Amino acid sequence: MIPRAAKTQRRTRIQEEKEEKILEAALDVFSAYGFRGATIDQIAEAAGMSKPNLLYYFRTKEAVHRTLLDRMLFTWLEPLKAFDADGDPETEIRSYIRRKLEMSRDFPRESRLFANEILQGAPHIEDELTGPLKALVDEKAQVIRAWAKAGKIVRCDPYHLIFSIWSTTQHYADFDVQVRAVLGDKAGEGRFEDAARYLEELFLRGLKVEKAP
Amino acid sequence: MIPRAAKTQRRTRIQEEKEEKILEAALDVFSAYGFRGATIDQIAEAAGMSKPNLLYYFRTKEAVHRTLLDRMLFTWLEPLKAFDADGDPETEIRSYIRRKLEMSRDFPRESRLFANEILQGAPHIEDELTGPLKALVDEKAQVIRAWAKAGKIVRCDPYHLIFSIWSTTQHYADFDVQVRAVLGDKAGEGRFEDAARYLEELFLRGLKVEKAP
DNA sequence: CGATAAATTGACCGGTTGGTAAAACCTTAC
DNA sequence: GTAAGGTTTTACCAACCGGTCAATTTATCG
Repeated sequence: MIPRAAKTQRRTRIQEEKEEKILEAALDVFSAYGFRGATIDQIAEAAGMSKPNLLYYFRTKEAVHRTLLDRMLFTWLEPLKAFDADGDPETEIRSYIRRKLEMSRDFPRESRLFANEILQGAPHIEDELTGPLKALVDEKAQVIRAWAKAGKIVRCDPYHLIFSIWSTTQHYADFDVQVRAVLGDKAGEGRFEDAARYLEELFLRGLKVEKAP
Repeated sequence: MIPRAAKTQRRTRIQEEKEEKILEAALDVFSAYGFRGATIDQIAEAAGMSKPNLLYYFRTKEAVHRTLLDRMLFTWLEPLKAFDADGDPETEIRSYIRRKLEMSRDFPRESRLFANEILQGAPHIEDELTGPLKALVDEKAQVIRAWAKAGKIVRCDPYHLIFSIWSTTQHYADFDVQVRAVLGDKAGEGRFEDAARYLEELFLRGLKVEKAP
C-alpha cells in the first residue's frame, strides 16, 4: 500500500521510474487531444502498463494532468524571468526570442499542452494566469516601459509586445502541422534558423529608435 | 423521411433553421473542447433538441464537424486572397493585419475551432493544408518577394512573415483567456485598437526599407 | 378536412469511459 | 527463509459514448 506521496516517507525507485513513464506518456496524449479528448487507457498503453496500475500511481486522470501542468508552467515562465532590466534592450529581446523559439523546438508537446489548456478556457490554471503570470508580466512590462522612456527602444505597448513574442515563437510548436504543410520540403533543417533570423530582424527593426538626422 | 441533402429536392424551412441551430451550437462545443472532447449530447442540448433529432439532420458527429470546418476554411482564407500584388505594400500589409485582427474579434470561435484542429494534428483537413492553403501561400509569398526585390520592403522570408501575421493576430482569439488574465481590467474596450496599433507599427517599421543617407 | 411526408421522441444497443475491490504477485530487509 | 509492505493484475461497475429503430407527433398541401 501507500501509493504515491508516500506519507512522510520517501519514494521507491519503482515509484520514481513509473511515475516518470506515466507523465511522459501522458504528455504525448494530453498534448495531442486535450484533457477531455484524452483517455486513461490510452495513456496507460503508451506507458506500457495497465489502467489500474496507472491509477495506483495517480489517483485520477485529473491528477496526472495537474502534475503535468504544474511542471510545465514552471519551466514555461523561466525565459521571461530571465529578462534583465539592467541588460541591453537589444540583447535581452534577442535572447528572449531565441529562448522561446528553442523551447518551441525542444519542447513542442509542452507548448501544445499549454495551448490546449488555454484554448479550452484554462479551466485548471486560471488562478496561475491571473496570479503569478500576470504579476510577472506586469513587472517585465515596467522594464520595457522604462527602456522606452529612456529612449533605448521605440515607445510601444509592452503587453502587446510580449504577446507578439509569445505568439510568433509558440506558433512553430502549436501550429507545426500547418507550418510543415505550407513550407513543404523547403525546410528540412534550416527551418529553425530561418525563423530565428526572421523574428529577430522583425522585432529589432520594429523596436529600434530612429536616429535623429 | 428524406432527411438532410433531400435527394434532388430543395430543403425545408425547418431543415434550414434546425441545421443552422445545430451548427451554431456545435461551433460553441467543438471550439471549446476539440473534436474528441466534444459530445453529441452536449451539442444537442446546446441546440435545444434531443440527440436523435440532431442525428436526423447530420448522420454523424463527424459530419457536423466536417461541415463546420468547410465553412470556416473558406472564410478563413478570404483575407489572404485579398492580398493584392499591384497594391501598395504598406497599405496591403496594414489592411491584411486589420482584417485578420477583425476576424479574431468577430469570429473567435471559428479561430479556436481551427486552432484545435491544427493542434491535434489536423486529422480532418491535412489535404486542405498541403493543397489549397499551400498553393495560396506560395502565390502570396511570390508577391512579397517581388516587393522586396523592387526595394519596396526590406528583404525577408515571406513565409515566416505570413506565419508571424497569422500568429500575432489569431493569438487574440485563441489565447483570449490568457490575454484577459494578463491585461486585467486595463483593457475593456480599447483592447482591439491597442493591439491593432501595436501590430501595424511593429510590422510596418520592421519591413520598411531604410532610406539611403 | 384528410392524407402524405417530415419531424421528433423514448427506448435501446454495443462499446468505451473513469474508477474500484480484492486477490495475487513481487521486493526488500531482517 | 520469511514476513511485511510495495506492486500488478483480473474482474468488475455505473455512467456515458455514438448511433439505431420503431413509434409517435407535427407540418404541409390538395
